[in-house]
Amino acid sequence: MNRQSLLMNMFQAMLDTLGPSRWWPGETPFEVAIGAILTQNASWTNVEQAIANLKSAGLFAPKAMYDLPEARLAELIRPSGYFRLKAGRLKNLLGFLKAECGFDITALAGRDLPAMREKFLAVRGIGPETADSILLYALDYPTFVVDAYTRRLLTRHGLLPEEATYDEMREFFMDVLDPDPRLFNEYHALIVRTGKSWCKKATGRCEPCPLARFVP
DNA sequence: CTCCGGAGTG
DNA sequence: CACTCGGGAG
Repeated sequence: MNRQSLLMNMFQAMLDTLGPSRWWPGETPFEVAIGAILTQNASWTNVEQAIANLKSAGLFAPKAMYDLPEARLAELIRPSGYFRLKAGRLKNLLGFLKAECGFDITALAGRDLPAMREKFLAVRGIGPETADSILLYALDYPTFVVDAYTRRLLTRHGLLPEEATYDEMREFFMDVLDPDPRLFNEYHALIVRTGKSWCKKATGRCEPCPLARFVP
């Protein structure tokens, strides 16, 4: 079985078991981008609380957040963890948006993917996963998001070695899958949901896992 | 490899 | 109590 068939079969197996994910539904691209920073090594429930704080303070808007003192911003996003660090990273992202598109992130959609990816990666605090998350989930670019669960999936199934880099894992999918943002969106979401339920960090519960039959 | 950190889980 | 989370920088 070739790699494309294998990856599509795994996708279908997860979809059959879990159903569609509807990640980041009904949210604005701006909210997705902010969430992508806040969720770095943090659980999503904490991120929701941080965003709720910003909204209830009437400050959840690009310029308002950009003008906010960093210490005040940090207090509002405290529930997301690493709050001082992430306040600075949010400021970096907002400064980038101001310079690049006058705070209108939707203006960044539909451009050259590799060039736009490099621009986001040049922002301090935006690494490959955060960049790809914003490009895919906020701006609808066909880029594949690799995270800790994706790494576990690929290495535990013997598809790539432990030493594989982020970009190697990303290309493992992108080299053979249709560059469809809807597919990449759902695929990553399903990997995360499968990882949370079965592919735990210490030891996976492979028995009931929808991917159990895809053994090396 | 270490630091950054609150919140939920068991 | 220990462990983990929709990572990234120095």
